[in-house]
Amino acid sequence: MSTRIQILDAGEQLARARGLEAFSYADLEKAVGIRKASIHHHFKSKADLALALIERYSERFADALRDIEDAHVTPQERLRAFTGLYRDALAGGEQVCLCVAFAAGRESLPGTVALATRSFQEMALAWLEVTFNELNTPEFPDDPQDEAAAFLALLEGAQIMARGASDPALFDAAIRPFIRRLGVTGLKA
Amino acid sequence: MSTRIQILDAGEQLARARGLEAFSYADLEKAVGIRKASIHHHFKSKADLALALIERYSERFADALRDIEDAHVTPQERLRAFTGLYRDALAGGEQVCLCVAFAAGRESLPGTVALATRSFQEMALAWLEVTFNELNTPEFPDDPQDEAAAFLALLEGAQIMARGASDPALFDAAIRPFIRRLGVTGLKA
DNA sequence: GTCTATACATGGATAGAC
DNA sequence: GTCTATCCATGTATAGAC
Repeated sequence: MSTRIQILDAGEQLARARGLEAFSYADLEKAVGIRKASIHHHFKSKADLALALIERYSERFADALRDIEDAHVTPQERLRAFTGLYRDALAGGEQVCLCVAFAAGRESLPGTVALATRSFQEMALAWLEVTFNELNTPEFPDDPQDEAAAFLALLEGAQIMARGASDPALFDAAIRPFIRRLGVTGLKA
Repeated sequence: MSTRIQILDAGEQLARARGLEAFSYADLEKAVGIRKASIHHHFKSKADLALALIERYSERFADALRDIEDAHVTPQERLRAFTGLYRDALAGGEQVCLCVAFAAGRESLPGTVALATRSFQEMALAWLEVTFNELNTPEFPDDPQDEAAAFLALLEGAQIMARGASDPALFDAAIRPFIRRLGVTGLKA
């Protein structure tokens, strides 16, 4: 695995567990095992690193959405799989989605990073809107745009809650009513 | 207004807009108009300040919940009012709830602050659980504990989403389906 | 690509005068 | 309670050798 990727991996883990401002090149030095100056060789500034982090995260997320589309046909199944992405991102209650970590401290983000974070969110919302649009059932009667926003908010908030208590069970509890509503719908369809 | 309170106000605003690690005593110095050393006189360490912030926030929140109970009788009205607390805390899309800001970077919090943040969340969940328990309607058939977790996650996530885009309209969109479900219920009751 | 060395600013924090 | 002055660690970043 290339050094560059090792740095990205360590940076992502730290950003998602602590927040972008709460880790330093010294932390990366320890995590990766090379000197700070070498980290700077790969990422000239911390803003560059942050941008690379959210861009890689976006690409991977887009891939994951394509995988969901390939593996699942019904909107119910796709939404359940989407939930799984956020559940996995919790990492046992020790991390949140990078987008959540960045959005929380938005005012301290470099401009390009703030924009990329916003794009990530828009990608997620757009995908969900399409999916809720296909889910034409009485349990979700609202504007698909609103249902998409409500669902993404639920998942992001469930991560924050679980993170606050370092307890993934809170994520599961928060998601349960939605999953049940979805399940009932699935049986009807 | 006492200096101590001015410091708390400035610190809360900065923590909720940027995150705890992303502001310094120098920022407070500018905001309050006294020297760093004077800030240290009021709050010996940044951990002390952070703890004071979340404790004051908790007290105010408990007061707000009591006010809601005084002003509203039905669980529907109380939940709508609760939503208003989180909508107001958005501050035009430029801030999130202090609990959300702290929870997001949990690993970098002093131990006492992490505990107090968790307590805040538990207070909110307990109050919501009681309220959902009273709301005995077909639209919310799940365990009140799960409904409470789902609702708090929705509100916290809606804040994060709105913050990510600096756009309170995203909060409103995310909340709309819940409000509608609640409204229909209210008419039936 | 990685290192040592270093620059330079900032961060949290303290001493002691007023 | 506030100030000036200062300490020392840390943070980001660069120069230049290997």
